[in-house]
Formats: sequence, structure tokens, C-alpha cells
Amino acid sequence: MLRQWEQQLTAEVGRAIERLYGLETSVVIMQPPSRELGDVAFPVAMGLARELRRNPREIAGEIGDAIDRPDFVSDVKVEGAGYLNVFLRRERLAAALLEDGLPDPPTPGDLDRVRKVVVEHTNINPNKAAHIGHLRNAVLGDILVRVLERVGYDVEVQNYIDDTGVQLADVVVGFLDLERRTLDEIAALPEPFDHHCWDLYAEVGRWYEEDGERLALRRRTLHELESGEGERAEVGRLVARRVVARHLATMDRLSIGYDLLTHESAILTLDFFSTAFEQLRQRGAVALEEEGKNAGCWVMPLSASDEFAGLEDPDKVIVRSDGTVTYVGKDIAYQLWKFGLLGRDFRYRRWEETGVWETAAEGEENPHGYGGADRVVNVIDARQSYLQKVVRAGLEALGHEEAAAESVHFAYEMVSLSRGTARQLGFLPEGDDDVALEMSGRKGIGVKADDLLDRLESAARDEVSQRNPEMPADDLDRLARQIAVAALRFFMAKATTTRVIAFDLDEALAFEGETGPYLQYSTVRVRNIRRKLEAAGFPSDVTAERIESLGGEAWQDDLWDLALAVATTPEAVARTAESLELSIAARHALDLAQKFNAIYHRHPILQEEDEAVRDVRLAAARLFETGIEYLADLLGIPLPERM
RNA sequence: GCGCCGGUAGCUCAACGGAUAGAGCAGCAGACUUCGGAUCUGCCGGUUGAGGGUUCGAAUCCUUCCCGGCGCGCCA
Repeated sequence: MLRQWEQQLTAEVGRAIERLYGLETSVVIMQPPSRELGDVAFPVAMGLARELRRNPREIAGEIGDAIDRPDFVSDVKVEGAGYLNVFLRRERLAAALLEDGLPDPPTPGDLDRVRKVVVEHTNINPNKAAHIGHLRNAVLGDILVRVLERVGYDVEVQNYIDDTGVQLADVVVGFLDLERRTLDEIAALPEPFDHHCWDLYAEVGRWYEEDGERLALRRRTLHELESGEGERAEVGRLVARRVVARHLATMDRLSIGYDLLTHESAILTLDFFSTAFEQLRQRGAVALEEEGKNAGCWVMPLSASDEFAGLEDPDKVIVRSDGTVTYVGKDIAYQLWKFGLLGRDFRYRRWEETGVWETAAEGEENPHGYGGADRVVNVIDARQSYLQKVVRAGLEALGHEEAAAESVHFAYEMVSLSRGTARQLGFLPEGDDDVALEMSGRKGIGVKADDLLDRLESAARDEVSQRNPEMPADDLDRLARQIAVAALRFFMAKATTTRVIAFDLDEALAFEGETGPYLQYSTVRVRNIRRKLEAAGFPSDVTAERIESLGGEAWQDDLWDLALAVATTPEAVARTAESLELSIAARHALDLAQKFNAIYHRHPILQEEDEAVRDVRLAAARLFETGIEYLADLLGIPLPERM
């Protein structure tokens, strides 16, 4: 509704300008800073002033007089330096929103061309517990998936498991050579298995440092992992299995799930790489280096592309001189498969314990049409931009220009630990080292995802039980979980993706201000009001007819401001999807909640005796509920009935 | 050296090229007979890193610098 109105007004203004001055102008539409000034603003007169050599306010006035005023407009005014401001019929928009709810967000312009989008996220090495950096990845990835689905794409979520990599090899070495455990003993280790691995991984790092000779064990293990044969490979499979199961459980606490787990081991076993490599070789995109420092390697020259200008070494090694394949090589093959361009497919099986489908060397043929994307979005931290560029260059070299163009790197910045938190957890010695501390799985520095969630839940439980001493334990637990999820998800979502987060425990555990629980609390308030109305025998809802009949005057500026903000929610979601800046949606939700909370104090409903006033206030509250539900669903934030 | 990201209130961060640069936290002062104080109201706090340019209009675009983070492996 609002969108149509805005489009109609924009067209009217454009036509008026053409009639008056014979000029074709692109008409920019925006929102005035406050409702007193209007609901929709056109700053077009300022631009015309120079061309027409006239006062912008005069021009704006002429345009205002010249436009055909649609019936949803209540007034048109010139404000400020020459803004043409339009006031809408408040009761009309409010009634429409009450009647129909919020519309779907406008669909993206490329939806005819791009239907299926594969989103890859989480991608945690299966050798240790997930930490908060991984949580940023998974939460952003999950919200991205929800947003893309909401605007109309067909989205498939993949979680890549590097089960043949160095990191896993190191933990295998830790179990077999450092702790000297047998396969059965490892299998019998109690949960949380991934937490045990967390410490072991750090320990192995130190153990290598004590004696460099021990690195030979890593090489040997890595080799066995890649070949898939021998005791080390078997231990590797067990460890990866158990750790991934734990990661899935951790993510499940946040309602984050996956359509498909893709295993690197399957990529190796099923010759994905050699297939891709053969294509690269035939296109002349890779060449065997005869001399120089890359002698004996197959390299992909990158010097042709401007993107790589200025590199010290404009070539990327794809196959090492010992014949093993680098990460990029495998990733090019995987990316080709995602687009359905490889000419090969995985086999698939369902992992019964978790219910998730995964790739495998043996199993069913593609049961759900996995892969074959029109666009691929890889949620990977910004440090890997260069690698992602190389993957794109690989697709280009194979002549897949469109796939290269549709290969999107969703780059977010890393999470470090704030000074205070690093010191609090004993990672920073006393002193005024005033830099935030980078997390390091290798050194065991970081905050485990589970530990953070536990702390959040326990803090939430304390808070809730204090307020609701009579609440049964089951309800208490469920609520604490919901609050913890909201706190964490909002914390990750509100930050601009291109900013480094200095994670601070106290800040994350705070439930006041710009937080997920704040959103929940404001929603609970509306729901309480409705419950109380019902208990008092009043209707807990208002009809659109009633609101329309009360007229626009009934909507005071602050009530109306909230209603208008709710009405712009679908556009905010569309902007979120288009820009891939997820904080837009999070901040819009916050904006709604802040507006509602302010109104809550100024405009009581239950005690209000004037029925008309009460109904408008109730309508505003209902609209807020509509808007916050719309956004909470996208952010994955549960909205409890009480808290 | 080259590339990417950041520099805005004491701290953490917002602001589609537009109106008086806004929030949260911290600090201070308050909120009736309270739809639940996880809230709200007010105060304090700014040369938007610096200079030049483009524009009717710049935190935002261009440019030259300065500072910080991260990349530029036969690691992933």
C-alpha cells in the first residue's frame, strides 16, 4: 500500500515537473526527519533551482500546486530549503495495515534470472568446539538465508566440512601420538567431545614446538586422511563425526540448520578435483611451471586480471610439486559443482542421528536436486577475500563468466576479544596492553559457543525467576533459552558486517538497551495489554473500519510515526536483501521497539476511558506487533508471550 | 610495496548525497493511584582523523596524506 502510494506520488511529481518546466528529472523520494514535517519528501526543487535560476521554495510550491493530489494525500507543504513534503491520510494507511497486514517485500529485479541460491555458511573445522567467531558466521549466514527466502529466492543451505585438512590431522595426532589413545578409547570419551578437542588441539601445537620432528606425524596423518585408508583415517572419521555432531547441536540451540553437509573427503574420493583440473588444463588456465620458485607446480596465472594487479607473485599454485592439491583447487571444483558446471555429482546419504543429508563417496543419487545454483553466496570472513577472488578467476578462466559474476563472497569481519574480556578469561596478562585480542583456535584462545550460550541462559534464568518467582522450572528453562538466543542473534545481527567486533562478555550478557531481549520485552508488553483487555472483557483488537472511521486527527504524531515505521518494514527487508547488510533489518526492528516503548508510557490503553483514543492506541500497538513479528521471524528471534 | 576494511560523543556503534549528525552504555537528575523499571523522560557529551576538491547541499562522492586492523604461502 505505502509502496504504491510512494510510486504514484513520485510519478506525479515527475509529470508535474515536465508539464511546468519541460524537464525530465529523476525524482528522489525520502522521509522527512519528523512527522511534523510530513511523511514523504521530495528534495527535487533544490536541484531544479540552479537550472531554472529561481528560488527552490517557489519551485517546490509550484510543483505542489501542480500535482494531481491522490485521495490518500491529506496535505502538501513546502518546508526547509525547498523540500516538497506530503502528508498522508493516516487513518487510510493504518486501516489498510490492520486489514491486510504487511505485504511481502518487493521482489528483487533479478529474480527472473536468479531463482536458486546456494548459501554456504558455518564451515567450522571438525577438530574442536565452535567459538564466537563461528557464531558470527552461522548467525549471519542463517539470517541471510531467511532474508533471501523472504524476498523470493529458492535457497539451499550448505555447510562445508573440511574432514581431510591439517587441523583435523593435528587432533588425530594429539589422540594417537600425544595422548596415545586407541580408537575405542576415543569413541568412549564422554561429551562434550569437542571441548576436549579444543584443549587437545592447543596442546598439540605446543607439542610440535617442543620438537620439530613431530611435524612428520602431521604430514603422515594428513596423507592418510586424504587417501581415506589406515588407522589414522579411521580415527579422523570418528573425530570429525563426533565434533560435527556437536557443532550441529550447538547450532541447533540457535535454530540454525542445514540442507546439506558437503564433505571435502567426498570431493577427493569422487575425483571432483581431477575433473575440474582437466578442464582447467584443457583451457590453458593452468600450466606446469618449469622453473623459478614454483618449479614443478601447476599454477593458475592471475596477472591478466586487474583484480590481482600489484601482487608480488601473480600466480596461484593449484597443484603442489609433490602432487597434492591446494585448498583453492578443491574450492574451484566445489564451486563448479554448486553451479552444476562440473559434470559430476556427489552421492548422498542421510545422517540418521541428526537427520541431515550429507555428501558421501557412496550412497543415493542426488535425492533433492542439490546444487545447480544460479547464484552462490559464500559466507566467509573477510580475510579470505583473496582466495574467493581466485576461485572466481578460476571460473572465469573456464569461460563461466556468468557463474563468476554470480559468485558472491559475503565477507564479514572477524570477532576479537575485548581487552576486558580477554583479561577476565585469563588470556591477557595484567598490564595495559590496549589492543583487542585475536582469537586463535591453535592457541586455544577464544570463547566457546556453548559456554557463551550457557552463560546467557543462566543470566536470563536468574532474571526471569526474579521477576516470576512462581514460574515452573520447565517454562523457566524454555524462556531462558529463548532470551539467550535473542540476545546472541541480535548481538551478531546489529553489527555492520564490515566492522570488527571486539567481543565483550559483559556487553553480550546485558539485556538492556539495544538488545534482543529489549525487542522481546517490548513485544511481551503488547501481549500483556491484550491479555488484560480480554480479562477485563474488552475487545483486544480493533477493526480496520473502526480505525478508518476515526479519521487522521486521531493519530497523534508519535503514534503515527510508529505506524509509518511499521509500514516501511517490507522496504527495509528488501534493502537488506539487496545490500546484504543484515544490520538494516536488525536496526529497523530496534527502531520499532524504541518507538513503541516510548508510546507505551505516553499512551496508556487500559485506563483510557475515551473509546476512540483507546482504539487508536490499541491499533498502534497491534501494528507494532505486526512489524516486530515480521522482522523477528527474519532475525530468528523468538517472541515469548511473557518474560 | 599493492589490495580490502575501519577512523563519528568518555566507551560501543547508527545515519538511501539532503533538513538541528542520532542511539545504546557509562555519568547526573527524574517518572502520577505503575497496561510489569529488561521501560521511559531530561541533562551532560561532536572541528564526523587532517587538508584540498565536486555539489544548491558532504560524515557520506573524488583526491592527497595520517592512524589502526586484515590480506597478498607449494596453510586452510
